[in-house]
Amino acid sequence: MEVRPSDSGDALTGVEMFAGLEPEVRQRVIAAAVSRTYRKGQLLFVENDPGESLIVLRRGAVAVFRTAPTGERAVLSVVRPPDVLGEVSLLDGATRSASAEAIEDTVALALSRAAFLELVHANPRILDAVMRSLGVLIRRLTEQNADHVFLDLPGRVAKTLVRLAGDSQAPMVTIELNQSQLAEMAGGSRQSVNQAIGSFANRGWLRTEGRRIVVTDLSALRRRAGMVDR
Amino acid sequence: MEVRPSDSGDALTGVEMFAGLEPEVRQRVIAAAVSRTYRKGQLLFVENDPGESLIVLRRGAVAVFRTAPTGERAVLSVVRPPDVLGEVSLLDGATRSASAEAIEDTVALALSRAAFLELVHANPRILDAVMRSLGVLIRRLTEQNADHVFLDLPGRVAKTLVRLAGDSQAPMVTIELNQSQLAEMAGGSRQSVNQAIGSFANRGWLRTEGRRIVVTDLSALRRRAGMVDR
DNA sequence: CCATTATTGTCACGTCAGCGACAATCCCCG
DNA sequence: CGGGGATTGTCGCTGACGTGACAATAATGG
Repeated sequence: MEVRPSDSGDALTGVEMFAGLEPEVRQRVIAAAVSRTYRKGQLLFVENDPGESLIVLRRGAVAVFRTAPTGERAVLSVVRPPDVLGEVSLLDGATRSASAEAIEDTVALALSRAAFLELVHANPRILDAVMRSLGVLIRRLTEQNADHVFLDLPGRVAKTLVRLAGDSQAPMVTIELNQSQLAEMAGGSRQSVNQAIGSFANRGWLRTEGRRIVVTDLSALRRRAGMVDR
Repeated sequence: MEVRPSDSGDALTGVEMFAGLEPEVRQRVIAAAVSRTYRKGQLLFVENDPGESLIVLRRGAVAVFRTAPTGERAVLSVVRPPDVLGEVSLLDGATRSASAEAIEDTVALALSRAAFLELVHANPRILDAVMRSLGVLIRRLTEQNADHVFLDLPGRVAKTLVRLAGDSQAPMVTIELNQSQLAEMAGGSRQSVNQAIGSFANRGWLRTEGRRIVVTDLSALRRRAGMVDR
């Protein structure tokens, strides 16, 4: 039942941006890319870096965040395979709008902007996927913005958990982040996040197992986050 | 000294997205577009609408916002000529991610997605501008997200004023929004925004003239907003 | 398997900012 | 030139949440 993104097919299996391409084109993509590994805690890039590449995750997890002058962090998203990050720099070749750090040991393919542009030139259909990916990104950012205005902290925590659970249909989803990371995502203090999670647990929406959280009632969390539940 | 975006040249003068196109191409753009007028208070589109067009502002001003179930608003940006809005729907043809309301009497050109795609097909260079525009949008959304986490309300008010002042180099900039609108942009209550503005006025950073605000020390506001001042 | 470090859980306290209420102004329109 | 609705300016009260501090528990590596 577990998803293992890269245990069959080529390195791009499941990567939406390169879905629907002919095998030989995919091979060219892979040939043009460079494999990179990062230890947990290592930075992939930091804000205002030149931003020269698209990164395709194959294994691990990466936190995308912005840093305040004080060192405080605001985590925008946690990205896992088979997703990509750094798409924004493909647009305009401008500098990174956020930093990225591996929160687990991570393996990724890096595709330089130049290689990507060449690829697009030969295969314009890739642009559709880029566009779709950017659309999703913009929608998410827009929504998160509103969330910071409309939702109280427990609401944002609930929403964060829902987002982390992804589109999983399973009745139980395990969240592999500690409370500090959760706090940086929800935009609150670690202590308050702890409170929120405690109250969710009391209501039976989730269970804490040591340092991990097992969500058992995603619908309830969705409602608490002000999302219309289907 | 005043900027009058559309009193010389054609309707696209100053519109970055169509800058650098040959006059005849610009004429075709204009021919493919439909002129629309909106009264103050009128909606251009609402969240989850099909999202069929790009809107090029020629006169007036439009607020882009999201609405909470309670009716509360979070204003993401105020757009004025010669800027455009609705670019996101061009990407993927998906529904609107926010609503838009004319906050002044407004005149705009609406370019259907179909017409736009055709135009891009004939003139791929337009894509660069779209990309750049999306890059700017994503950067702004990312930054605003962090702002809601890092800045207190006065800080967000200061930042809102700085953003509204735009890239104007003038020593004085007039802001034409009322405090309620400002509050919806900064993500705070009208009363608290009033307080913040009062304190800025005391410090000599701005002056209130009836219902408008005249910013006199943009640098100070920038610093208060945690922006590195040059 | 134990020692050490990371993480979680819970206080008490202070403060920021929302809310309701109201007076003082402003400004638009008849 | 008046109203009268809209907007601004100011209260006091209250609650949510950040902060620092600490104990309890869990994870990790020699």
